[in-house]
Amino acid sequence: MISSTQKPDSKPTPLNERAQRLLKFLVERYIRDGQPVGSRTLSKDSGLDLSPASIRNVMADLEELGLINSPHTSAGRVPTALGYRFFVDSLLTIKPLAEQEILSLKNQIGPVQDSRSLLASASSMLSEISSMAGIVMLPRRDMVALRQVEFLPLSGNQVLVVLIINEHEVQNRIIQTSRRYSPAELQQAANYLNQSFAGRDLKSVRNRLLGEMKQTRENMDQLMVAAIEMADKAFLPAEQGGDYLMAGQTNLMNYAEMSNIDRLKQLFETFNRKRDVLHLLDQCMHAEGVQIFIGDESGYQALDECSLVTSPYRVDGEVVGVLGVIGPTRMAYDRMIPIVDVTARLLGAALNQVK
Amino acid sequence: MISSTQKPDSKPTPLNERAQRLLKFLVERYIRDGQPVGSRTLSKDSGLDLSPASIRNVMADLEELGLINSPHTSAGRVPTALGYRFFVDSLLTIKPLAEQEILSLKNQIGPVQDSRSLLASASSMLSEISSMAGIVMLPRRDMVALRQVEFLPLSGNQVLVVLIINEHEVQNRIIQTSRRYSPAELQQAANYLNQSFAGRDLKSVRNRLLGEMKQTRENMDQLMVAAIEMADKAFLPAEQGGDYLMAGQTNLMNYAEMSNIDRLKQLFETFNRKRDVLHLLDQCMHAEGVQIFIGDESGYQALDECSLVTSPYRVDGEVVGVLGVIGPTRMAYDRMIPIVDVTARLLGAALNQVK
DNA sequence: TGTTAGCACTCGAAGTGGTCGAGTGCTAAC
DNA sequence: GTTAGCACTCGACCACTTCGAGTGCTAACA
Repeated sequence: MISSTQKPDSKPTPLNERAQRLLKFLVERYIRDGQPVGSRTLSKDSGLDLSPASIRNVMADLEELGLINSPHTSAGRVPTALGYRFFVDSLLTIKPLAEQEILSLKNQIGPVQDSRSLLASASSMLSEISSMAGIVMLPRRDMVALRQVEFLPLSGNQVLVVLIINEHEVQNRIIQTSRRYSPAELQQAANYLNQSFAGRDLKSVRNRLLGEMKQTRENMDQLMVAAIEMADKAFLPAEQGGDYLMAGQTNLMNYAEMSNIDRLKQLFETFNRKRDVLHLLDQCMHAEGVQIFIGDESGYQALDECSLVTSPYRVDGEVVGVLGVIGPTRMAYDRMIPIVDVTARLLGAALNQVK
Repeated sequence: MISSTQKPDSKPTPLNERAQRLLKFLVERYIRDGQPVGSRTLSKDSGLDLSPASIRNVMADLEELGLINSPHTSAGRVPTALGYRFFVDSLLTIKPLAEQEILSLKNQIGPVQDSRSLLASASSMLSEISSMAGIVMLPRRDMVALRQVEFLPLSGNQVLVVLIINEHEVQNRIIQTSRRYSPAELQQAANYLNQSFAGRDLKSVRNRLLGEMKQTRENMDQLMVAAIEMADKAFLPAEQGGDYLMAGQTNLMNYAEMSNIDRLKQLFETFNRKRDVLHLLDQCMHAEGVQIFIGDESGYQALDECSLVTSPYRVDGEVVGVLGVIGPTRMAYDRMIPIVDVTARLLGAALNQVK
């Protein structure tokens, strides 16, 4: 379910049982309290029955390995990005959601409605439940199935294309044709396309049409020419993979680490410059299940002290988008991972029904 | 050009010339520096040739009137919301924009394109030029002129309505009809509507159809019934006046007064809850020219330390939307007012061309 | 060899007191 | 009506102290 970008298990870790248990407890405690964790706390609460002094020895080792560090002498220790990574990959115990929680998620996503509102409600649900920012990338247009297409003549050589997708979703685009088509011609071309391709996704429609064109170039009739020209232009993939919905950005202001105005500003500016976020989400499209970016693993400066938990969601077994949450690195991964995972499944199922 | 919600001129102000000049200078200086202004500064720089002591007397009067106050003993004075209001209504001298500035604005709005991008670029231009948040309310759908309407049958009794507006803008809605119509019937209804009503705005189309229905209820043919049912549902005004575009919210983080995380959070949450903002903008629709809300005059707690400068913009002489900027109360009103005013005119003109 | 107790040390948080400067209100003199 | 002068207030700033949490290191212990 979780795919990690690095595999610490591939060679035997130099961490013994005890060090791992301590690290696990330290990370969990830091996630809970947000305060650096000292040796005394660990000695008292970790259940390991070791004196603070021994624990300090272990912590010195962990620090040397780059898994934790201290903000200054004589503060406790805090996990580094690497520490979080190790924690998530090897130490984290995920308790699956209770039946009841899943049901509650399901209710929150809401009754079946049009897909756009489903996505919006998934996004704000993620934000609410996590108290962080929820994000849902819209389905790629070229992955969704075509139901119906209509062409309407506009002035000049322009034609308005109306694509009906998943029964209720509608997309428009205006295309420029090489010559003026009569309403009747447009009607015929639409009929042809509807009969031949309803139910297939846009990308494959386009590919197949181009294929046919090559093969039968000689003996095409008027109708085919019109249909192919139209479809060629109309089904071009949307310029930019997709768009995304986001909710709850303001939640991020609640976290102590985020209260630095400058950092916050940088973050919001990243959200506004959708390109970066989209690119990041795009990477997650191809991952199998839940994926986690910790700190600057995302490669974007602005997400430096943030982590991103994502999962692709599917319609008809085909990945069509990605959703997830963005929050401070010290988020409750054990909760977020199943929540994101389940939400992705629920959203997929709901989208399937709309269809 | 500026309409004020209260009219301090209606009864003779108790402020003599000197007090007014001092208040004006104080507000201007505070807007410039963001620091409380003391009696010494006023004495030195106001050009009034008065000693600090005399000035203190005047300031005591102004404070009693509620126009200024001091954050604490022995800080300088700061304008209150009332003070800003008086300043804006009676003291402000607005220098109209230079020809060159107008031209530069015009260029920034950009070449004629589709209306949606025009609005977006107006919004981000306002934000950029003001270093505050720019806001543009989208045109009310029922005010725009209908070019063409098409009906497409969906499954069951559902019909997809495609409205083409201003040549290139397209809007869809799905309506539920009382019975199933054949494609031919739909085609006929659309033809009828297109012939009779192209060029008129949606509201008047709907009104007129309803009128006709009453008059000729007896002798209506099938076609008319279909057309009227369809149009009745299709041209219903959109549920909520419209939507708005906003740019540059993060600019607001730069102002000292706004650096309070809690206040900022409240503000962003207001932006997210579009309803309030829309309601506020809606009020401005009916005003003549530039309108200014200072501090809590807007009636929204969250906009407490913010001011809003707005102006409606017109297409064909008809008000279709509102634009403006949101910033801290101590914004440079003398610059913002002409900028908002001119932008509204330019946007109107640009929209006219698209049409 | 691993564990623990003890000790000196570091560092930030928080509190204290003192000075400085800007600004005020008030009063008396001009 | 205007001004000079004076006592006062208040926040900003600085130096200083105390306190507690936490550390590293070493020596003693099992």
